[in-house]
Amino acid sequence: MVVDRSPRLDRVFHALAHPARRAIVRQLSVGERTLTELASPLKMTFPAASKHVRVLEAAKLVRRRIAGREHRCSLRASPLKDAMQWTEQFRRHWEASFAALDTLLEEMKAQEQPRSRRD
Amino acid sequence: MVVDRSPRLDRVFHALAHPARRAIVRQLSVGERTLTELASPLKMTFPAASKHVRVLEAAKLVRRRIAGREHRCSLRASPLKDAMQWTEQFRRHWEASFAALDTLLEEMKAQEQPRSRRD
DNA sequence: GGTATAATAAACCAGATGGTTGTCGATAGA
DNA sequence: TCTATCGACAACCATCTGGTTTATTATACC
Repeated sequence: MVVDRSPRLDRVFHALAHPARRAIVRQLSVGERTLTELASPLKMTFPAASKHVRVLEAAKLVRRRIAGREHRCSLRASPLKDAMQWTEQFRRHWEASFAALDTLLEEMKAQEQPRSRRD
Repeated sequence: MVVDRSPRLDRVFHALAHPARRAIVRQLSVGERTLTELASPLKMTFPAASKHVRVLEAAKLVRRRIAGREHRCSLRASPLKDAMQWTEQFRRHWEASFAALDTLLEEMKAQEQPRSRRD
């Protein structure tokens, strides 16, 4: 169990590793969007944006519903939950480091008082 | 502000998108490790593992302290916090979908009762 | 000094990624 | 029906990724 063989997480983290794809996710968090709507704010051609949506689909972050000639996309957030749960298992680490920083700041504060009297 | 220009998040999510690198993070969550210790459980050559550690360093997820001939690596969790906070902004979406599933299950349950009497 | 060990560096490779342009099919609307 | 629009698809390209092998540097130990 040393290595984390989890292609689901691979795909989700990879999907989130590109600013355009994160932008798409945020757009979809507001509500359903067609491909052209998703593509228009991105500084790239339509086919490029379309590829990004496919990457998000592969990560199961986006569902596509074809309605006539337009493809309506919506967010599927559960893979985000998986990603968050993975990172959350290290919560105590960043909390610990902030606690350490707090302690340091406390100590600096405590030393500042006597030093200002000494000086 | 349409596109998410955040190279920090790019690097963090990209760093987490590979099973070997997630395995390294988990190893470091237990405590400090040298490069050879990090590489040994991975099914790849040492230089390959070393490259993965560099990717993690670029994402500021790993700090390296050189001690004689060995490089001691430790976890810097704060970028994980950033990644988690980004995903967390969509929490209500997956909670909503689970709420919807709950509702669905409730409805199915409610319909099951009369149907089992009908059958 | 001589040898084993920790790690880097460089060269190389196959395949993935991220983008483009151009062509095509299907649907909506005049 | 004709035209505009939404989108897929394919080809192409440069660059990045993830891995290898080989050689090299620097430290530790006998």
